[in-house]
Amino acid sequence: MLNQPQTPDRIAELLVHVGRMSGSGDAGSELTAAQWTCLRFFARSNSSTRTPSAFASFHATTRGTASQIIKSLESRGLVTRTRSRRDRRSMCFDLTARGQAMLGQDPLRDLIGVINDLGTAERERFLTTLSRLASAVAMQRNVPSFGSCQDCGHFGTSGDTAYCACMAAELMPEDIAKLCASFTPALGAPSKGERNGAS
Amino acid sequence: MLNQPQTPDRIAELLVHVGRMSGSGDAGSELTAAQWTCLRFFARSNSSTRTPSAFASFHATTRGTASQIIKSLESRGLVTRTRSRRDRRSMCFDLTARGQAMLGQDPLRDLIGVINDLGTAERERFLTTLSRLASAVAMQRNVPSFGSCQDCGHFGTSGDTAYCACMAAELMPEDIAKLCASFTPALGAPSKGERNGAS
DNA sequence: CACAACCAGTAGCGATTCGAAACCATTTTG
DNA sequence: CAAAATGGTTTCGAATCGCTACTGGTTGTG
Repeated sequence: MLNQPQTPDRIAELLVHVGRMSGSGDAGSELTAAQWTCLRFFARSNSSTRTPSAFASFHATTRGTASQIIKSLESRGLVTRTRSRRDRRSMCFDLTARGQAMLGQDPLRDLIGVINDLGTAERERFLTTLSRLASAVAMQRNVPSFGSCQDCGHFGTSGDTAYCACMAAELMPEDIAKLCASFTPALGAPSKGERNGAS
Repeated sequence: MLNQPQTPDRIAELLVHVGRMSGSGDAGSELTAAQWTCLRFFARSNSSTRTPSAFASFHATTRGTASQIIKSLESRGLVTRTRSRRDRRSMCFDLTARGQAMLGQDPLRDLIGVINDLGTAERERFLTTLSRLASAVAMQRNVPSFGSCQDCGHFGTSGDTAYCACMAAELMPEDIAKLCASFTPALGAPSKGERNGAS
């Protein structure tokens, strides 16, 4: 194959294209791209991150817009809101049964299926490169990069229980794999399994 | 290294996220995501593909919406329209000097720079996997996959001149590397979806 | 040539969305 | 307690997108 100088352009363009195609179902879908993203975000985030502010920074939009998107999900009965006891201003959203069911029709499932058909090695390499791109772009844009607690610099274990240094609280077992708003990549970049390649 | 069953989910989500972040500048940008995509599309496509219909199918939207997006670019003096001589209904759009200059502020440049910093081998592997995903998703969604003439099944060379079988015309030298709407992949499973690409 | 079917593109309408600014409630700070 | 800061919501205006209907050029059939 030819290795043209404009290859990076093509790769970037292709990446945006694939993301756009997969993110929103063919307009016959029930939800908007933004609504799907929000639903997924709440499904994958720990309890202290399922808030309008966190989603706003994740989605690179305003808190007002985030509030509207969430409101639309709420009016469809896909999420429920509860006030936080610790901070009465804060809201925490949880997926309802309908919300969970709706995830089954996520237009992203097409892409997920295709990714699943890749070989394990290829998939791992792809993830490595992709996450590198993600954090690099996030740094350039000066937006926080979201990640799971287990890869976070604040993460630690003492005996049997996991805890988060920035929340100063123990982590629920089901939360350690979820997204966290206060994620900061551990220094040295090769987070867990000693990813290949220098950073 | 953890290999969680939900890894494909994360990869897909991350891909959409990177694409969304990179596709549109941080809302302080001059253009919207769709407009940037259109401008890039016209900059990368051959003359017979810089039409509203082609962009509509590329962007997976209606011709009406595509026409509006193009109109907004036109009103900003970024593209100019000319009627095709061969088919008086068809419009061909070209980037103006301002349009070319605007490409210099493409928000995608951040991502392009990051991709450029990857090693050659990693970049090649990434492109391979990404284009595989792209064509697989395009097939599932039943949308035509765009590609450059040099990789197209209609492409041929006779001596010095390049030739496109579906347009039944010689290709301009600068067009053989550009996107073409009637692209059909030469390898793999060509006749799977087999849309009405024959023309 | 007449006619119908088809295709490329556009215009108008309505719904939705997004961003900016103003506004309330709660927490923190001095 | 007063003042500043933070989390969320609301309102308004601009822009976008999809749908439907429409104009005008092209092609096929007798």
